[in-house]
Amino acid sequence: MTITIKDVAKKANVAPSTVSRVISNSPRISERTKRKVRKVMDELNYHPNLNARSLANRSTKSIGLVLPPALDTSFHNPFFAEVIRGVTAYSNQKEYSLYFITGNNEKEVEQTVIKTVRGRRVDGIILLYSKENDTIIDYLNENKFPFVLVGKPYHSIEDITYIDNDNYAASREVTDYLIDHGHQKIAFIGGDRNLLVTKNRLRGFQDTMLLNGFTVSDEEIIFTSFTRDGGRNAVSQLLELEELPSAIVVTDDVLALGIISVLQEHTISVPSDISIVSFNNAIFAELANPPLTSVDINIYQLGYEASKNIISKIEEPDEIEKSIIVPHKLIVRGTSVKKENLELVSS
Amino acid sequence: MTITIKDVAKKANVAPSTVSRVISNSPRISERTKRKVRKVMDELNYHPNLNARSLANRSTKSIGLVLPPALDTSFHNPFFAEVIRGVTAYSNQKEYSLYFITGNNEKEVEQTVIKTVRGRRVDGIILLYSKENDTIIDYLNENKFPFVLVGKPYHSIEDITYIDNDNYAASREVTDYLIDHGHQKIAFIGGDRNLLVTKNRLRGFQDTMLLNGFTVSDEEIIFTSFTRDGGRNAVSQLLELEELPSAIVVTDDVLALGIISVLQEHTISVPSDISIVSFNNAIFAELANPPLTSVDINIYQLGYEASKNIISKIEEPDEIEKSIIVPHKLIVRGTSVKKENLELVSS
DNA sequence: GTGAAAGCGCTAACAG
DNA sequence: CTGTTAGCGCTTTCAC
Repeated sequence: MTITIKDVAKKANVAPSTVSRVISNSPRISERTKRKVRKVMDELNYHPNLNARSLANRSTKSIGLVLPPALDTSFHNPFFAEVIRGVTAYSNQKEYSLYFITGNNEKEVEQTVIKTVRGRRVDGIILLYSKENDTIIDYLNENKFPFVLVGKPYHSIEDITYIDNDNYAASREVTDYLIDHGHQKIAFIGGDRNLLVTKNRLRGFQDTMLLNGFTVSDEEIIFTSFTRDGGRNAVSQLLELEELPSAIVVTDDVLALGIISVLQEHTISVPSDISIVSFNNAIFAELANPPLTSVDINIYQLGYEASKNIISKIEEPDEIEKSIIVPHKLIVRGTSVKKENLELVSS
Repeated sequence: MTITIKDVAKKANVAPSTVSRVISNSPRISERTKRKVRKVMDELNYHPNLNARSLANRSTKSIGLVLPPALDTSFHNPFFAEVIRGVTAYSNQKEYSLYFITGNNEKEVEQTVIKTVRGRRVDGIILLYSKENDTIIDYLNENKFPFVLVGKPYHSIEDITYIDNDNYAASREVTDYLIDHGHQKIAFIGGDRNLLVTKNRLRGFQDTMLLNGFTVSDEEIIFTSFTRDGGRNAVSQLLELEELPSAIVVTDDVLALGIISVLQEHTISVPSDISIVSFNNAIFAELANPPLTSVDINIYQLGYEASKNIISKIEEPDEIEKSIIVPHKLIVRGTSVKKENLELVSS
């Protein structure tokens, strides 16, 4: 039923090995026989069995894409769709396939990674998330299995190839921007406090505030989840402050969406009462109401570079791979304005 | 270097075939030897080579997930993340892996599908989108390769297993809801007019309007893209009408987001000037500003059922598979209200 | 430039 | 219940 390399060989009057060489376009085969064999392959509508190939080959031409546990709220972040677009663009071009690795919880994800790696289903791995004490990273490192991380590692920074933005710098820029626009009392709302992104963006914010002589109290730093309830809690914590901030730095657009909506419920309007600047410039940022002022972190490129990196790591294992910092850019839209009643600042 | 089934066999003093049977947990092996072999597998940290397995087996325990071309704007629709969550939930439980199939354009997607199918990398396929004259569906059908479609097929409905909502009924409900709330002049804004979802939702809308004695002119039916410009065009077309509608049925939450935002720019406020009801109840629907009144189509379940269907199709090919209609539910939130100035209707 | 033959790591009759 | 043996479909030395 299934037509194999032998069928092609027979019909083309060559040996199976010759057909194999034609498939991999070996230079040791004459153009003439290549043409002949290819013609037969077409006639027979032959397609190589990739499992057999991988087995003989020890190469799968696929890479594993590790996503956060599907039950995590973060799974829905448009961030992932966009990284995947970037990854796909390059890997498709290089004819690599993508294996989708996730699970309902962290344990499951790890099990799947191990099964996939040891089962030789993939040649390399792209980690689309990392958290503190990530056993997956440890596993891959110990087994010297090729992988790259989108984001920044918590430890062994020197040993891990990662693709990331300079989140600290981006956050400094954002804060500077707000300060330049007359804001002095600024709050910070972040997602999961254990994520390095959150930490770095917070640090950039705090440092910049301090450098400009503004203080930030603990109550003005809030961590919350990506739900409406999360937004609600964050806002009510904000409302308890004796003086409302005139601006908020929010670490993610989805978060910002929730915050804005809840603020509006309290008839606090954005940006006239409070300015908001968020991060990621998600696809809906410009569709939001008002459109979000957000830091474009080039998610697509993050994915593209990750793909490029892992593939070159697979194909040239000896080359030393450098981690990559992808540039960012603040996109000013409708959620941020100058604070007019502070003329002294514009001096 | 790599440790194989033979190593395990030798160390456990059994034949390789016995080890193989232990791996697949064959009932023909005694508990005692199973324990013995498993112990050795642990000691040696053995993991089966899945390619070898698939080759000998003619089964991969993986299924291919076909996404729309990555360059399509629809790729970003949160819809996909949520279906995938549903698919993952079931397939993980059944220990199936997911192969990610997409490309930069339709041609590429099709090529990848063929390569993956003929390369025997997957046992079945879940199509996450379909369009008119879809050659992928034809290919799979002709080759009798197991697949299910999330959505509704354009032709050969009888021959294709699909998982879908009753979009026509849902749309009728939505329109009825608006009419019940006093709206008489209602517009319709849809995404890609070639998609069957769009068509069915439009049909439900039109039929309901007609049945209630309201007319819908062509200018009140608009098709647009998922971008801010799309929203802008749609709104400006709306503004050209001599009389503004008091409500709009929008086929997708993302679209609704854009429309609302552009309306606001024109100081037309939602819902006080115009009510909006959209579809899908995307994850951000409740985070939006105002929160979206939207039809919950149970995206997660759509994915879950698709996964269940394809896996049972793979494992019991003779069973006849029935297509599944997943129920929907209108979730009323902040974008829709009663039109007060029409007392006559409430009689 | 091409062929013959061994083998990748596993499973599946068939025997016993 | 377990072992022997012959592949699964491809690649890769090693010859010639």
